[in-house]
Amino acid sequence: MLIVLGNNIMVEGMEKKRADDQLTNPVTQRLGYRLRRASSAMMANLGAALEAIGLRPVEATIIMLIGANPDCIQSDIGRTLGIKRANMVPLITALTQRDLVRKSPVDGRSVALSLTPLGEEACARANRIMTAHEQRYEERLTPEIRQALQDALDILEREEPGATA
Amino acid sequence: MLIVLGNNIMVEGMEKKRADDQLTNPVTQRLGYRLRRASSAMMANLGAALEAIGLRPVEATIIMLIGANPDCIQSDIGRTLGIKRANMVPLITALTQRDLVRKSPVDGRSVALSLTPLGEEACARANRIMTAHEQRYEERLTPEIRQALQDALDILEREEPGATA
DNA sequence: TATTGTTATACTCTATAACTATA
DNA sequence: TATAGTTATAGAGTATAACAATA
Repeated sequence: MLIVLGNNIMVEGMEKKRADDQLTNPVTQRLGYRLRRASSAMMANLGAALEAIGLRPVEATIIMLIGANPDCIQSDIGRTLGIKRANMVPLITALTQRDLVRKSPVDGRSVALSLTPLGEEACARANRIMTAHEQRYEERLTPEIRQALQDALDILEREEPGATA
Repeated sequence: MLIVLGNNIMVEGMEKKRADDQLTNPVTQRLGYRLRRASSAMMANLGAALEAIGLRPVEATIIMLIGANPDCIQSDIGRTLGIKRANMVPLITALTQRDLVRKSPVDGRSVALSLTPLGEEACARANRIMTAHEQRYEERLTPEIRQALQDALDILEREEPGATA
């Protein structure tokens, strides 16, 4: 969907002219831009950390979700993670082919998902990696700022403002 | 890159079992997940708001950047926004074809970018839409939380923790 | 009639490699 | 040698439409 990644952030000399090859960036200080940057950076970092167990963030998330909800069905995972039914198919297929997830028919149209022993292992490791990953970020924030950040996200998530300007 | 969108957030009944078709979601409360959700929601909302002027967020951002940096070159924009040279080409091509951006050769290999009159108009409108968009979000935060959010983003952006768990 | 899983498809965003022409 | 712009290409992520089987 989005825009703006960028490694050049102007913090001080944001007046009017540009220095070197840096541009005056009228969006750098915007909340949406900054949220996206922070999110992208964290996600890239998580992706790198998860390479240790050969899983992408989305795969690790699905495995953890199945681990916490044994015999859930594919569609439930999709709804929970905001992934469309059609896009769940190749994801689950890959995980079953790697013997991490098992499918067992429940009623002829739905299929219950559960973790194989290998999947349980991966789930535990993913959990450790994700927890460590989060901690590396959270420990850089003071308790007050961490709390305010959670409060801010609560509020921003709650519902979206009208889409029309 | 990532995961986790999801429209089903469990706030209260997060204990152990699932209600209805909702799943216990072990990642919902993680910072990375929540940042991504907030960012995605804001971006989708901005995209909807910008449809009024027929621009995508990335296009509006580029136009605003050119407006603030007349005669900048394509590569500078790419560096500022974290978009690779190769991916800048079709973006700028589309904007020039729509008569929003003008290219003028400066030294035989670089090309200066500037806004056409139509582009200036689009820039002004994009600026208004983006500003209104930001305000709709920011006005929901108290000054204290807004400040803490900015502080948190300052810290999270600063540099990334080591990628290895 | 609505839901589950599936296939096919398409569009966006991102990334790399390779080429050219310039500096 | 490094940079600017370009082309081609590939991989993710996401979206819709349509279908069969089932509830």
